[in-house]
Amino acid sequence: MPELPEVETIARGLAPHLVGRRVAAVEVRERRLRERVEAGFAAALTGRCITALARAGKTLVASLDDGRSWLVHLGMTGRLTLHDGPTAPRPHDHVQVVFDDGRRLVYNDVRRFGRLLIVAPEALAAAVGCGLEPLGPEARPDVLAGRARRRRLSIKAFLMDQRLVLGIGNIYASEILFHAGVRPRRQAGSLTRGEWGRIVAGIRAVLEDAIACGGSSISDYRDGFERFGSYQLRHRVYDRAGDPCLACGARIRSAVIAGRSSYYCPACQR
DNA sequence: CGCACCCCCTGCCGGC
DNA sequence: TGCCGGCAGGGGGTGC
Repeated sequence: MPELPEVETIARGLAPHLVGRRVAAVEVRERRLRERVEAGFAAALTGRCITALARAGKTLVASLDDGRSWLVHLGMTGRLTLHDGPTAPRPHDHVQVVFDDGRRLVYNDVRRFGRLLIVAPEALAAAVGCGLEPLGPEARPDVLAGRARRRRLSIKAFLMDQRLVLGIGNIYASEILFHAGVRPRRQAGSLTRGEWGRIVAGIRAVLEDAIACGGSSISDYRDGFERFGSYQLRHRVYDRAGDPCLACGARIRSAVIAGRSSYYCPACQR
């Protein structure tokens, strides 16, 4: 579910409410997430003050006043919701963090593919991943082309590989490649300078537009206050197989690439 | 090296 | 109406 725009939306929305708050209590109702929530998780978080809340790739990073970080990866169906006061537990509410102002942050995850962990400063980079931030200053055509040199993997798999680029998942990879006019199956190492320029422009345009829309709410995604995003209304190709291309009218095609459903316009993308 | 295929887990949707 | 297979935004492992 949540790719960079969704996680960014959650971080921006929750930060003003959580930064400066101290954790009064932590309740773990279900430890069996993608990895087991560690026995020391609640103790490590309890009593800590949150000094910053940001996004790194698809991971939410809450900085703590002891120098460590609380990481939340939402997997496919994870949700973080801030409630003003006590609430009756809902199905799949796995962890609840109570703050000193009485508000509660609830982690809900139907499929339990998410992760919650506390990491020391030296372990933060490895936990988040070594790909480059697609909206950061290092996301330039020459840098991406360098990482793709002599690589034969598809450009779509390249964009989605978190060791290469952070934050881009299955929805935005298709949308970015449509914006760039590049077919998803093209080998990453074969792209021209001009194509890399269009891909970098597509990354910025699509991700920034999606952030401005509060992300894409396909089925599960909501922000930290259970609000819907609206970028799903602006998808040009994702989940539109058989529908007319909004630019040229050709029928959008779907194909499985590196195991994931992919969507593209056979006329606009080459 | 790249990818097909398996797993993790639950829910929903379409076809029969 | 009900059951069943397929598929879903994530990632990780194996083996060809």
